[in-house]
Amino acid sequence: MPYDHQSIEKKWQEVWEKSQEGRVDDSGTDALYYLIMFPYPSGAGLHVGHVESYSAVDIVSRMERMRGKKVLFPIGYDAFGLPAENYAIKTGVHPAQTTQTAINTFRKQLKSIGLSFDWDREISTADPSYYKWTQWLFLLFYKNGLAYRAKSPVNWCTGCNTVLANEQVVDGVCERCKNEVIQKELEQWFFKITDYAERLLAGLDTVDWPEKIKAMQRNWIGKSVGATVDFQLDGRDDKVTVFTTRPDTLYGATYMVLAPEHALVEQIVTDDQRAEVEAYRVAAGKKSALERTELQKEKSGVFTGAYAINPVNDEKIPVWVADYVMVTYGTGAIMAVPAHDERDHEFAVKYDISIKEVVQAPEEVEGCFTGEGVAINSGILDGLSTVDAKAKMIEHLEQNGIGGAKTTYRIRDWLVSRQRYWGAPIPIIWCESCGPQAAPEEQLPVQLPDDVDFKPTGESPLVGSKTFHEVTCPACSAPARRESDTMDTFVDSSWYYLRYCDPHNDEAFAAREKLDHWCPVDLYVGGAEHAVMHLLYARFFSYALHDLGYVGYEEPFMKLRNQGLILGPDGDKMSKSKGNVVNPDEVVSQYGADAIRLYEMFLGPLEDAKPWDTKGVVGVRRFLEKVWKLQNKLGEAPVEGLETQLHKTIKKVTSDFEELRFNTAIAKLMELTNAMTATESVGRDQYKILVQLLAPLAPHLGEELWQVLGHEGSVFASTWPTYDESKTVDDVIRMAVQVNGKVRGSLMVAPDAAEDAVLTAARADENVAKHLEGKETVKVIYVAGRILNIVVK
RNA sequence: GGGCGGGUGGUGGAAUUGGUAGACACGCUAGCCUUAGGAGCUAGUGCCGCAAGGCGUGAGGGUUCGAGUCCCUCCUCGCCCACCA
Repeated sequence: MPYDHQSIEKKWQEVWEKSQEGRVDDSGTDALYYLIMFPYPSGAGLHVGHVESYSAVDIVSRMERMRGKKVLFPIGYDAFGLPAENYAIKTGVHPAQTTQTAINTFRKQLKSIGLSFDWDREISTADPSYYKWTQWLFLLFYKNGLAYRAKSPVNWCTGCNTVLANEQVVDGVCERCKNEVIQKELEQWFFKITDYAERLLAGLDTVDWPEKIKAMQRNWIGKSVGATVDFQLDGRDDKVTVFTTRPDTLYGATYMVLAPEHALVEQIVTDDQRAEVEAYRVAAGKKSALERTELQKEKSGVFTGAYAINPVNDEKIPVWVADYVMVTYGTGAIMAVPAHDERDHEFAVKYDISIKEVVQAPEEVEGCFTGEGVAINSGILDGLSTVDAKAKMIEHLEQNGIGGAKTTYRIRDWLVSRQRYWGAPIPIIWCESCGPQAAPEEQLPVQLPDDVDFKPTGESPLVGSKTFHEVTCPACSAPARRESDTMDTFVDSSWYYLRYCDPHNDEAFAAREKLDHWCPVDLYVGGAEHAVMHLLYARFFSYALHDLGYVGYEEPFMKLRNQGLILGPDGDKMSKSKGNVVNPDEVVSQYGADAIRLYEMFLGPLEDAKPWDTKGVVGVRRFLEKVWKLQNKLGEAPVEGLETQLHKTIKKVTSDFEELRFNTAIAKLMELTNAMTATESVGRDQYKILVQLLAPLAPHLGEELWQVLGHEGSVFASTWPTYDESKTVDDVIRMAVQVNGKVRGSLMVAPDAAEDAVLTAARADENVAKHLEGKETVKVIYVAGRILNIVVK
């Protein structure tokens, strides 16, 4: 009988559908929570990248179930978002409809590759029964001071016509549509993620995540330890406060810089400098974030005409305006120490400002010295090391009431409101007399209305709905209006893994037990592109929910792994425009679901980027056929010659699966299969073990062969094979014999053979003897089971 | 400029963590079988060489009986962040 993947795969998918194979209940103590980053249900359908990460987690889920664990492995859809809304603007098709169609396609495709999700827990963030809880969480944060409204300069995407979070602006353009992002002063909703900066930083040390992702988060949080210093303005009452990480260099501050947007600029600028400063500010304001970073090579600035007093030496120093100082970081003003800061140095040289050395470098250095040394020309600090000088200066600042220790973070509060339609409405009611009011809980979910015009105007499409705003103020009962903005879709995805724990419960956060039963997530697999958005936001949610008593842990994802990109056959990133996108459906129908799973796992390490090669699919397909054919030569007795290899394979496959090293596990299974193909017959029980080891990788074939072997029920209900350590050791091994480190022969010996015996045998080897002839043996290195090296001269 | 990760056959990649480099697979070559569809089987396949042998993990040094693996110096590629005071 030939290996007919189409009928086999169809057959078992129907069986699994009926048996609800991935379904798991909330009882027991052996709970594992394995999670993949849920997909955005794009109209393009499933991508080979999805297949990669989902297969990986499916494999370990299946193995752990066979090892007796209850594994929660759920699936859902990150269904709100701009693509569906943009499509609606173009075609008039409602986003709900587009999204539903896409979800249906996804579901069908996911089922076609044999993923053992718990379909009973399937969720969609665009479903009112889901976003009801997104809104409930917003209100929870609002009532606890973690959600607030504030006017501030915000990022406005000129393409999407909405504000964006800092995390969604990349190089001055929108992360999604690549259009220019400009600054606008607007009142918006924020989440107070900055309250958690320190804990989000410290928590990274407690999780098993790729170092790269941790580094990106640390960098994004951007902790700087230093001090603030107040500079009195010369001849005025006000002062300028600066932040510095080098308070030890205060004696070397020879000028100050304010960001162009700094509020004090207008007040301190002198009349004869006013025109020039104004022109500079206007020019700076026109620059997009992109231009400002592009122009970083050449610094520019304008003198304000004002002077400040250096508080430690009473020197009068000029105050400048320059756009190399950011209004959003620190205090928006700096003290410039050109001798010990490269940017200040460049600026001072260009504008001929004095440079005063205050740190003695430990050794001769070229250019400007920014390292640590000994304080000089620094009054009370002279002779102190940089570390001691910092401490002493902070003490001095505090004693004199002109500053003190200060830690700043680069991370900003998370701007969560969006002027778009296809998202969860923010459950706030605006009353003319009472201001913003939390929508009463019984009104949740605040449903998205259908009577809207999707066309973006800069205002939320919800503004124009007639039905949506028919509400009264919860406080005074006067007619009121609903908030028209919706939430950033990253709010939806910040808590979805909690919803899986209890998807049918309408009291989702009432009982903590179910959440704590499964959470935190034991293994989370997804793309690295979420390093500073989803993964940071979700951690913030988890910490906040912990503090509010809703969950019993802080970190939500204990172990994280990023799958590498699958590149096109040309080695480039797959993209529609390049025409190098591989459609998994075609591979599934031609070679089978088991083949595509196995192929993607065999390509290389999960975390590496790997080019797709359709020819390679043929290779794994041949392997599956070989396994299939073995059923024709089963014998009852185990074949002695296969036993050691069998136990070695169990050991290797088990540990490789645990470490997500599927490529080498598959190679081992191929070796075993090749060995079985070469023997006269294969023991039935030996074949059974091969089938069990292969089953998580190729579940359809696994089930089919399990049935062929005469077993009732699913192979995944069977017990994962165990190995006998003593049987993983070969009786004899081929040991290399070296003379002066070069291999000159090899011997078949027992792994624990005595040195004398091996040495004697080695000397008897013709080629070895040839290289020993006439030489004096200086030393013999013998490592049992490894190597014999005879050193001669 | 900073951070992280790489550089091994024609290709994707292995290497018991200091012990025979190239497992497994693709591709390729020859033959067989069928007879032309990217099917199957057997053998071969790191490089140079008829061979003996020599050379080989980005380059160069070092440690060691022994280095892809450890230590210096350098080259190079990828990703992320970047005027962050």
